[in-house]
Amino acid sequence: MPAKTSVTKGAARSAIPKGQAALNEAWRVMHFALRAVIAEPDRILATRGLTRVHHRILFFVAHTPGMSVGELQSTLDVTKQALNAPLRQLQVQGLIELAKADHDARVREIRLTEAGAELEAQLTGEQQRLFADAFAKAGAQAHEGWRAVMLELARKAGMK
Amino acid sequence: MPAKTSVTKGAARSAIPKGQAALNEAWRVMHFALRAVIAEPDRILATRGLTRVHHRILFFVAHTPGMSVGELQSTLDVTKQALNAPLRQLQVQGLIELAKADHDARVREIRLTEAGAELEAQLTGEQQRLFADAFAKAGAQAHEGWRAVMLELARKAGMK
DNA sequence: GATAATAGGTCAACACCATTGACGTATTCT
DNA sequence: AGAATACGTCAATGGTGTTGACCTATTATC
Repeated sequence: MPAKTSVTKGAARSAIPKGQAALNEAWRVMHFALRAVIAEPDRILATRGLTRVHHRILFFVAHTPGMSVGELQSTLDVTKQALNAPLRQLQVQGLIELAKADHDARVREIRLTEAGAELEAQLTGEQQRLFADAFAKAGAQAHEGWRAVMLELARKAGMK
Repeated sequence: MPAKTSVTKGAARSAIPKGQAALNEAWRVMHFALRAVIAEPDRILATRGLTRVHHRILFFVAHTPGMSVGELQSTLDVTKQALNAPLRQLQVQGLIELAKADHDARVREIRLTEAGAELEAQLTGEQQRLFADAFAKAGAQAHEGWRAVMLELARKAGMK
């Protein structure tokens, strides 16, 4: 780690080594990029009184229809109490439905209704549009590079 | 009571168009990448009883020494009440210091102490190491591509 | 068939953190 | 002198998460 020496008036100055400027920018840019991708979906969700939790539920259920409540719970890593409220809200709004599983009547399988699938597609679509746009403007080669870097990072978080 | 007619297998299935697989992956990967970058700093912070808010404060103050409380407040987009507690905690721990500005005694300029600068460097350093590593493994060209895509996305969030 | 285990729902208490609103103080501007 | 500014602080509130306990169905086990 670089020396942090230059200190004026007993306090630190912005002594960011020059070679690391790019690395610094990386973090900054990633923040803004994330915000860009999240902004629209959040806005749409808000108009229905929903939040990011609901989005996560819709997202996972969309990709794994018939998921049980317990599976969803461990996937999202929250308690069943925390899951209960948003789950019911989604149900009331007719976006998901819970049905007893054939193999085990204790288990309740979650599925998106058509309205739910539609909303999920809208949310996901917004994000995809942003990505597609960015990829298109940056070029295929940049897309490849982006992917390579991201996969490197993601691997460290134990991406499955 | 879940009385809705169960959706036939056609209604809500994981019917993600194939061409959009890459776009779907993009979002997933970005999540994991973010988690990877945040994990270590969070761990370090936690050992001192600090959270992400404190990190954000340290980060911005490190890059803009002498920042006023008001500036920091609008930068982080939180209320002064929300800022007050973490700010004082950092001060008590000797990581930042507040001093009256020369030009205006009402304003309190925030600066990192050496200990604060050290911690900030440690946190930032962890992240930079991850980025540097990912960039190195993916190659310079990939780095360029990554940057191009991210800037495209970030621009939409109104990055300065 | 009695009993234990499992999937899920719900109530209650609590904690964290951010928000709004109101008020107080020092300082600067007019 | 009076208004505006920068900041601090108390109080009430809301959202959202947690743990813990208890309850119902349903399945598995002996």
